[in-house]
Amino acid sequence: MRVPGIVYATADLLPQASGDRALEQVAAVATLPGIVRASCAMPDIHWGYGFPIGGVAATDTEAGGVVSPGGVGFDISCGVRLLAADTDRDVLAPRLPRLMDVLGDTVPRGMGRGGLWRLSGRREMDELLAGGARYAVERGHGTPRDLEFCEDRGVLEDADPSDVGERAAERGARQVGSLGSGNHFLEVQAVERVYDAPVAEAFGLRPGRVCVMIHTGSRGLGHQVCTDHVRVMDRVSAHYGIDLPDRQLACAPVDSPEGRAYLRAMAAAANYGRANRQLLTEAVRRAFDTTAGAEVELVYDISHNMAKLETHEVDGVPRRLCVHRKGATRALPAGHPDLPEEPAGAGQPVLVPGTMGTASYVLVGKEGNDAFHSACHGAGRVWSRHQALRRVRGEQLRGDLEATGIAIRPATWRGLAEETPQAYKDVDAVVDATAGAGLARPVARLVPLGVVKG
DNA sequence: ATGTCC
Repeated sequence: MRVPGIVYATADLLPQASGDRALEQVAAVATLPGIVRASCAMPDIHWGYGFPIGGVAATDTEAGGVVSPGGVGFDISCGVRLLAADTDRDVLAPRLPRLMDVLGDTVPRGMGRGGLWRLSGRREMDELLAGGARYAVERGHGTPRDLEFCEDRGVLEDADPSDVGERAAERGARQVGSLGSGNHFLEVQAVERVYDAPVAEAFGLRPGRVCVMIHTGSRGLGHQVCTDHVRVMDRVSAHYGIDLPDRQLACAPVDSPEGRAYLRAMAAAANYGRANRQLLTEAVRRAFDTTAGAEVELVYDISHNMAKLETHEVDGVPRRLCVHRKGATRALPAGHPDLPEEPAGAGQPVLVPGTMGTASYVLVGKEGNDAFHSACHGAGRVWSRHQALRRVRGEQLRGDLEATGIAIRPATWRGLAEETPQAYKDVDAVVDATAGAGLARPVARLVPLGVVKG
């Protein structure tokens, strides 16, 4: 190990399940060339491909530091968008079943299944990969205001579609505006509790307000980009003298042709992810308009699977770093220069989705975060999908959740069972640990009213 | 996460 490993967690939140090798992964990441300060992990840490999910690793780009696709994850720019409707839960209540039916009928989800926007060909795909959510808005899918509250204002300018392979583009062509499967969802929620009134007000969150949380990423396109670039890096890393304890950490120097190509393709996939969430926003608007006569505005959109070139002080000296966040959310404090989309000068919103039937949180970035301005991204799995399927039946789970007043519109019974809340850590404990470690400050707690499940 | 193996 070149640096220590730091896991921000209580004992209860540490990986304990047999077969969860996430802590070994924290140690393996600490061997990467150019890594600085520490190999970090958030309280929702669990086992992932190469890097742990919940992992944060920063490498010094001017000291041979590497970039690794495994440090971003297969679902590039997987993230969360929070919307707020101009209605309260008590007002919406009589119309909620119909709203859920319309959302269930119009939100594409599950494996394959198509998307809301069928692109005309590679030329239009390249426009979308270069323009992200901004391109979607230019084509009429949303309003310019949406972009003001989207991380990077909806587009990473250093994306290059020519680094995205043909197969990735083909897989993505029919999936713009779709949820996917696994832990992805679209949830109607209500603000249940506010912890920080001034910041909550700046974010537009008042008790009782109806919100919609969208959790999805870059679908088959991001998956194929990751696959393609892992293969390249697996081939070349030895040529750069890089010795790895695990092939899944395949990487190349940030300042190498392969490293730069990955970052350009990753940015293009990230733009696809933001456009995807933008299209789903429009479906939500149509559903709220027709069933409740309510309007919907964007609170914030942020990804938790990304690598970013950022400046941080290391041993008192500002360094240009490649910060990998995999299942970890950037959490910048108020007034940070990398935050052009900051709502009302309050700091970066950190959107933390829980699981079906449990709460979700909005936190905010703060000063004094020594994990490269990062926070948790969700609850974190404790049961494998296989374990969940052995113990839970989807039909039973839906009945249980509906009995507690939460409407469920599943894609498949199997997918629902895999996502049982019991398969996850307690999101309230994860957020407590995140706040206790000084990584972010709680702003509001949201509770589910209805779930459209991927 | 993922046309759950080209």
